[in-house]
Amino acid sequence: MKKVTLDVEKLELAASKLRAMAHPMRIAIIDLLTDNVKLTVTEIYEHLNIEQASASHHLNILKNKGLLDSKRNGKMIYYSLKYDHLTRVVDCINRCGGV
Amino acid sequence: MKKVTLDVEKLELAASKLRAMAHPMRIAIIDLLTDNVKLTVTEIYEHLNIEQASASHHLNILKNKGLLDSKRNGKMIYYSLKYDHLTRVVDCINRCGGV
DNA sequence: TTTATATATTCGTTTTTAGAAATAGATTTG
DNA sequence: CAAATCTATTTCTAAAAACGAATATATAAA
Repeated sequence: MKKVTLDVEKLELAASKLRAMAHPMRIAIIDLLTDNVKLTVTEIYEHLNIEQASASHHLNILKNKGLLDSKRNGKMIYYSLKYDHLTRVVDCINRCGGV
Repeated sequence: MKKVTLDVEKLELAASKLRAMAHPMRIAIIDLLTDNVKLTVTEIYEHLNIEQASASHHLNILKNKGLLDSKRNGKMIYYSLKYDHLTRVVDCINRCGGV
């Protein structure tokens, strides 16, 4: 087996996205946005029963890694999944039985 | 939109698996095990050019979360992916463009 | 039983990340 | 412009994860 030169940048990028997703509440947000094309911050935090600041924080993390899109409409901001793949990532992970 | 009761345990479980994967070297390990059904620790750390202890550490994290299988054969231990899904998780993440 | 090889674990240090609380900014309406 | 609403940011503390170095365990062979 040959010693491959790792594409460190690509690995780091993938890792940073997984890290962004690797949080219960952020997975819940992705699930929510899988079922609802776009939602406002208020809809999200009310639905998940968390603080507004907390929702905003998690949404920001996901958006910074390029996993979510956001679009302002008046005083509201709509968030949505940037890639449908995300739904599949969560599905695949959920299919990997218990610990 | 109704206020759903979150399945916290399920979310935590998924998050912990994603967290286990959310590291460049561990993604590299998964990639490696995608291309080679099973490999020993030595093969892995030589291939990835990292310390033995480091490889062992990362392998342990992945195994603890139930993502890898291991099987001793003499003084060697073979590691392998427990689920093919993992390959797809990495693929999906890689398809989510740059940052 | 000693030695060599393969793998795992522990320890101390440094970075990251989470979480809560408070506050700030932006937009619409009166 | 002032008030109300919606969203973002800052700050602080605590917890978690990464990393390197050293060491320990297990199996096989001499």
